[in-house]
Amino acid sequence: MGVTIRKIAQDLNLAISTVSKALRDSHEISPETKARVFEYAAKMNYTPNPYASSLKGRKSGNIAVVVPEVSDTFFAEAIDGIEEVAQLNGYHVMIYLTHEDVVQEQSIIREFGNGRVDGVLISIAASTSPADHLRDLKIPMVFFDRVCEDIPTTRVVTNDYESGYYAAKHLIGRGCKRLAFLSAYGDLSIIRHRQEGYSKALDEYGVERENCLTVQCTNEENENLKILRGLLEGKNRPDAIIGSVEKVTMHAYTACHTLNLSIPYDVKIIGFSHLQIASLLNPSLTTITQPAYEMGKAAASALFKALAKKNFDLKDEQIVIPSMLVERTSTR
Amino acid sequence: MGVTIRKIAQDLNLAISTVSKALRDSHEISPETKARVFEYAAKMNYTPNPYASSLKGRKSGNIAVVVPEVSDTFFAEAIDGIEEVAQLNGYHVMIYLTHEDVVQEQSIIREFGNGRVDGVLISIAASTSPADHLRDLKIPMVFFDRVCEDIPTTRVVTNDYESGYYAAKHLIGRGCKRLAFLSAYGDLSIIRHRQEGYSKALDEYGVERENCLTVQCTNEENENLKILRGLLEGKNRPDAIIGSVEKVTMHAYTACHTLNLSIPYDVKIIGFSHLQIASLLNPSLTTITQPAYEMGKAAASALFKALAKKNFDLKDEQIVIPSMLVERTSTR
DNA sequence: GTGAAAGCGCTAACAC
DNA sequence: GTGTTAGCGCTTTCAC
Repeated sequence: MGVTIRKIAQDLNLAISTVSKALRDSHEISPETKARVFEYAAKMNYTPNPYASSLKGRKSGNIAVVVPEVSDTFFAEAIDGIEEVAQLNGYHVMIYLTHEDVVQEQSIIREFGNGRVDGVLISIAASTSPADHLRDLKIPMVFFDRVCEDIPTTRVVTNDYESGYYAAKHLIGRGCKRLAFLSAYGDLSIIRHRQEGYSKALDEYGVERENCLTVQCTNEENENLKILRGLLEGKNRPDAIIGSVEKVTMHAYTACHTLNLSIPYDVKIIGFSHLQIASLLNPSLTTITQPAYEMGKAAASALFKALAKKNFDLKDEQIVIPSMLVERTSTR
Repeated sequence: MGVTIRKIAQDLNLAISTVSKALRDSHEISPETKARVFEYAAKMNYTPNPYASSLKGRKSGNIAVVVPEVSDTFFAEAIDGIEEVAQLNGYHVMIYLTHEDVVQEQSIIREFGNGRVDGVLISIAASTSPADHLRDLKIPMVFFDRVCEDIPTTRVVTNDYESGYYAAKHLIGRGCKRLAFLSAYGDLSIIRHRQEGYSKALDEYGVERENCLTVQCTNEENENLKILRGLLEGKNRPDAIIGSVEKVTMHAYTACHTLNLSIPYDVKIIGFSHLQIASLLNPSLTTITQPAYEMGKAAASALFKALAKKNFDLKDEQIVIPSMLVERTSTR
């Protein structure tokens, strides 16, 4: 094993407790002793075993980040933000991937009562099942992006309703009359909000509702391509598509390419997406860009603030960080 | 705190050790007692505190993954593979980002002697400094992709030399005569190998060396765009570019777009990249695609195999998983 | 100002 | 088959 406090004590001819106190800069230890201990500890490259301390009621110094996947630019950027704040606060980050599977999410969460982590940041799996496994978690938890609205804790989100509204408004302003909203796999509140905003815009601008539709997509690329080809090959093909998540937006691109449909002439496309390279796509994609990095930072900050308090209290509040509509060629 | 083994013992009127043994399915415990314990533990949603066990010389069950960044499709996919293998082996994954900063990498690694993690998977930061901080690590470590060749441990890589060779060969076969190899920030062995392969192809196919060049890029987008504009605006502009990493390849795209240079007519581009959406770029990008997911899995598997042994021995070997050249429009 | 000792949750000898 | 005990590395009373 590594070098322990006991070894330092022996080598320096001190009591274990003296060394412990010296290292924590206790006022009851003489400056000389402290200096001796610090110096020797540094020389031996000593770092305390975090888990030994964690046993004495103190914390493990680890937090868990639970996300559907990491190969998604949104989550990757969010993790970036989380990691940065964590390092600043001396915390370590554990990653858990659910792959959109609630069963896996449950079994991951269920383990969080045992002290491995002090707190949880989570973006839930898309699914219709109840969230009981989240409700009786014994450690502080902060939601980001994909939240559970009926659990009283801090939730960091973006302005999904407004974003859906602006996306539709943008397309309507471009002359589109037959809009299609591509919903995502599962039943996420954020997707619902985006869709509600979209509906609101349709009504407000008097777009014929029977010419517009909502398409329920899946988590499977081939499945989605089939659905989209059906949508785009039929007559009354939509003249605009709103992709509610990055993945289905990319599928819409692929489908258009396959069918030789021109974006934006045949179909205009706007996507909720965090793609850095949206501007390099063919054609460049108009996006609703979520502040992934900032959301990650905000969520982590809220969690660490709670962990710093003795009661771990987390306000039941929603922190909203707005998205940005970035206009590019796909809706020109 | 959560429910402990002691509470179960009290409630069931058993000794702590009896409960402990029962939970580990020891043969010295009667079936009835085991059943009672299992049932009650399940009912109480008991999971053992991993760190209490870790103190008894056993392991924390955590591994560290140290990468430059997570917002890079290669690393994201690799993490995906790592996480999958980790879950199968009952291990938990901690993420550390170095942001290409060796100093940060050092301070991260230095902490790994204290028992927080049992092993390390690392893809090193691009940098010219020595790797002493990696050499005296006390726990098993496996390199993947960006390896340190002079440290005797398992290294999972792709066939960089051959890939560089094939990339150049592909461009030469397309009639290119003035090739530019965009090197990446720092001094990584994998980039050197790619470049050596590229040079080999130039020689083998008798391409005029004075018409070809290697451009040292940075980690800064604006810096790179300046460099690339210089390269592309001069006379004797290259007719082909090899991007040695995803980032600089994207910068080359941006530079060409800015200068209104047509890809592939004015310049053909091939990139080492793991972009899922390479086919949706403008134009679709010919890539050397690294098996990120498989490399992550292989690295994790090697580590867990070592952790399963009592001596943690890791063979000093190189595991090579080949890349694939996927031809698309950018080199047509 | 320093040290001895108890205890965090758990495992593993070693009794009985 | 079950219980007692010591101890992992550390913090924290409480003595001296």
